[in-house]
Parts: sequence; C-alpha cells; structure tokens
Amino acid sequence: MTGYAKIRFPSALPQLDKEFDYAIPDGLEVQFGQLVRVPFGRDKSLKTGIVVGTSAQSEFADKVLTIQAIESVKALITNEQLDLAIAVARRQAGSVGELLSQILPKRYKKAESAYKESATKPIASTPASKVVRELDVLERVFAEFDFTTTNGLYDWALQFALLGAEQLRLGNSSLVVLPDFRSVELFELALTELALLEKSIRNESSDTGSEKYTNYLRSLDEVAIVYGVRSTSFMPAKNLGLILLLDDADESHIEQSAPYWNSRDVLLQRQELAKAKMLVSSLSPSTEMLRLLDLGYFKRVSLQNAKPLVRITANHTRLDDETFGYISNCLKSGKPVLIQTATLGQFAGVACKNCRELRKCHDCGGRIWVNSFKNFACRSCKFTGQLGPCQCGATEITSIKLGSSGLAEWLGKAFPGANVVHSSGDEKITSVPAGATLVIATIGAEPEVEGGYACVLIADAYSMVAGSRLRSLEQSSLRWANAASKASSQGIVVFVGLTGEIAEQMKNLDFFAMIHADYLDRVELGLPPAVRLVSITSQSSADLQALETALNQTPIASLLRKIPGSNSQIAYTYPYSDGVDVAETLVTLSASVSSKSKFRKPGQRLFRISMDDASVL
DNA sequence: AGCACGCCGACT
DNA sequence: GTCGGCGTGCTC
Repeated sequence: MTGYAKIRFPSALPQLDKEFDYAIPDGLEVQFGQLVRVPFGRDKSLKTGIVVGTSAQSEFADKVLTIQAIESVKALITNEQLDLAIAVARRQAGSVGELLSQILPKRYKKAESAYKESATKPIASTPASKVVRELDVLERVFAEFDFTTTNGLYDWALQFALLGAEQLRLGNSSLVVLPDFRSVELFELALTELALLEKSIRNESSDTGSEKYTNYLRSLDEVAIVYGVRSTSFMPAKNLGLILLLDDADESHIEQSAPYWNSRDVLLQRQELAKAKMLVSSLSPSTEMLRLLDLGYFKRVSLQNAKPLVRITANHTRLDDETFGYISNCLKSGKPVLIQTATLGQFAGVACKNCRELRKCHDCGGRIWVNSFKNFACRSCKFTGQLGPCQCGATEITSIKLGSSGLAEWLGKAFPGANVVHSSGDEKITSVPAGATLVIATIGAEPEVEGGYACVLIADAYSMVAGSRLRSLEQSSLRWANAASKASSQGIVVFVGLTGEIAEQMKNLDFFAMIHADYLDRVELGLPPAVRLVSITSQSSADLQALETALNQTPIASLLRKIPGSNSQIAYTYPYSDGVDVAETLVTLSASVSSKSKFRKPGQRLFRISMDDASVL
C-alpha cells in the first residue's frame, strides 16, 4: 500500500458529491484525472471514479477499501476542469458530480487506441486582429465588430480566428464558444482561410462519438484553438490564454440540464481561475453584459465601421409603396432579398375598425383572434367569448393578418417572377445561390447568400417587441442584428412596424443604446439582471411548500424577494453578492426536504433549482 | 443508485 | 412469538 487516493464519482446523486478515500495498492501508480475502478456501497460492487488527489493519510483509515484497477491510464480530467466544476456547482446550487458527468467524454476504445499525440506544426503567419492592441492592456473586453462580410467571412469570425492565431504564437490555447452549429461553420470558414484548421479542435454535438472523443483527447495534449458550442466552456485547454464568446444573449448558451449553467457565467469563472483574457462579442449585447460594463468589469471596444442603411416603416400590416418598390427593383435587377419572420404559421389578429388599434385580452393582455369556431379567443390565455368595446368606444372590428406569414405570404404572391425559398427550423437551408431569390426565413434559419442580400426585411419587428416577456427586446434585438449582418455592403435593412424610441435607435442600428436603455429600466425596477432570479420547481406542491417554510426560517430569507409563482414553482430575486449563500442554503434544504418526501420517485429529483432563470417574468 | 438496518402490523 | 412491509441513511 502506497498511500491514499481521493476519488470523486461522476454522478448526479447529491449524497455522493464529495471525495472518497481509497488505498492505492503496491505497484500501482495513480495520477490526477485518471479513471479507476473502486468497490463501493454495501455490496462493494465496482464503480468508476475519478482520481482528484492523493495523500499519505486518511481520516477514514479504518474503512478504506482498495483501488481495484486503473480504467483509463490517460488522465481525462484536468485540475482546471475540476476547479471550474467546483466553482460552477457552488454558484449554481448544483453538484460537482453532475458537472463531472457532463464534462467527462464518452469513451471509445477504438478511438483511444488509434489516438496518438501529434507533433506540433508551425502555424502560418497572420495579420494582427484589429482588437489585439486593446487586449494587450485590457483583461476583459466587450467588442463590437463589423456587420458586413468580406469574401463571405463575417468580421467576428475573422477577428476570433486572428486572435486565436495570435495566442498560438504566444504558445497559448484559446477557447471559442459559439451559440450554434451555423456559427461553428462560419468560424470554420475563417479558420480555413487563415490555414488554422490543423491547429484547431472542434467540439460539436452533431459529430460522432468517436470524433468527439478524439477531439477531447487532442484538447488535453495540444496547444490549439478549441472551438464549438456551449459545452466547449468546460473543455480542456492547454495554457489557456484567451476566451472568446459570441452572442452571449443567445438562449442556446443556456444548458437545459441541472445545474442550468450558461456559457457566459461559466466562462467568467474560468477566466478568473485560469487568469486568461476574455473577449465577448455580439452585434447586440445582452443586458448581463451591460451590467458588467456598467460595473467596469468589462470594457467596451467598438470596432465598427460602416453599418447597412436602414429604413423604418410604422405600419405593421402592410408595406409602404416605396419599400415595395425597392424590393421589386432588387428582384428585377437580379438581387436577393431576405424576409425574416417570427413564424411561418398563420398569425391572425383582430383590430378596431375605428382606431386600428389591436384588440387585447381583458384578462391577460394577449392578442385576440377569431378561432376556427368563429369565436373571439385569446392567444395567450384560455379566454373565449364576447369582446367589449375598444378603448376608443367603437365596437366594430376588422380582422387582420399580422406581420409574419401574412406579410410574407403576401410578398411571395406579389412577386410572382421571383424564386421564393422558405427556410425554417425543420428544413434549414444554409445557403442560397445569388440572384433574384426571395428568401422567407424564420428567426435563426436565415440562409447565407454570396455577397449578401440587397434587402433584409424584418417583417415581425412589431410583434417581436410586443411580447410580454422580460427578455423579448433583448432576444429580438439579437435576431435583428444578426439578420442585418446578412445585408450586402450596399444593402438596406427594413424594419416593418416600429415606432417610438426603438424606431429612433434602429435608424442607425444602435443596438447597444437600445439594450442599455432596457437595462437601466430593469435596474430601476429591480429586475434581472440588476438582481439574480432563482426558481425552484417541483411536481410536489406539498414538498415545495415545506421547502419554502424551511427557507423562511434561514438567515437568507431576508435577502429574497418573492416573485408571484404557482403550485409547482416558487421564485425569488436576490442580490449577486449573496449568490453563494443562497445556493448553499438551497442545496442543504432541498436535500433534507427530499430525503423526507413521500413523493420522491426513483431516479427523478424532487426539486429543479435554477439560480438564473430567464424564463420566469 | 443499491442495499442493509430497523421499527411497526398479520401470521403459523 | 417472527416474518416482512418499505421508510431512512450510508457508502471511503
């Protein structure tokens, strides 16, 4: 026996979320990050654990068992990854074990035996990124790059790749975290252009298991540009020098399983732990980023040159003649037009015949429409029945087709000569040929076209900002900005149905000012992200009540402000400074209530705790 | 997760 | 008297 090993289990069970001591048998050498087989539980059956340390003594010397075998000679988890998992678990009221099980790659024996460390190749010389000077002096930067593309390369992709190359020259890795598969592809175009693909490692959920595993192994050994979707936030990175994050407001950066972390929060922790630099880029910032800028934790660096021209129309039911004529001319002269719509489905509404104002539900303020039984019905709640008079006093109504499909469908019919292409979430078209194509795309499914679109029409601007959710402006803004970036350098962006201050801000595509105003409003109202918002959800309302009662007896009760909830969910806002206390208390209380619950089902957890729930409010 | 320990009702 | 119900708690 040559001392003890500290073992953690990659398991979501909160009871197992600590280090266990095991004796290291003679002749066996263990290393941090290796997987080992250890006897565990009453039946001493073998379980896989991760070595997270060694020691000469153990306070459990009377009950220690012995490591039976080494399962993976190669260390699969780094010290940095464990520290990050601990930090994230603490912040998110989660367990280290569940994060380790998310981080640990699925192993493929064939891929592992085929894998060998590749010799380091020199990298091609590249010009310096236009943000490199700022990054020399600043630790954390929020950068706005150009809207337009050059030779099909998005400015963000080019700058990210140039910064990655710069890090490689310094002997450092960089981590590039992107919102979706589309942006991964776009980033790869830039890597290819700069001959950096060989020095890069991709992490993409659609890759095969063995591809993912091989790439993971490479990221343990090579100094490289490690890039991919949100789980890349936890990937190994040798000599991490720089963290790059794109579009942090995008909802796909939120992990949908416990402990519901998001790329931005994880990377902020990682930046501090690794003492790396960090750059967040987006054409439209998140309100969280505005908070960090207002605190001075991040510095804004705007590197935008020309922006596309903008046209705003106030009417949301039809297009004015000038815009119509413009689209018509684009198509006639063989140039592509993009129409962004919220949904391809029918989207009818009811307006007052007198004042043209949209009729809203008395109960919830949702949109009123005429359903298939020819009754008035609310789109948000269950209301159906009679409609009272409008605010203006008139009772006569007229039914209209709102933005989206109504307008898009009508446009398709209005230009019979054009080649009309539909792209939506299911049948996503990634690119269309240049020419007289009228593309009608749902949000996030906008195809690329060589040279960019002559006209990008945001058809649902009106209904997108009319949403009642806290995040609707922020989400819409990001979608608009990303659609606008698909316009050619001589192109025009048209917003249909925008009025007031937002219309003013969009005249020069000032997404930053628009979101900043939104953030300041939230500070005033004490809403996220000025504060954090925790939600606790459970199928068992009795246990949820028990948790609430217990919570009210703890010292953190005074820090929490209750948000109206339901039988199955309670929610509170709380200050950032008390996050760790709130998380710790919730972990303890939820464990004790769960253990006494009559409701608890095998395998299923009783409480779902989300420390930053963006869907409430 | 498993699995044993343990403290209450129906049985030879 | 004891067989077994599953609620409670531990696993280095």
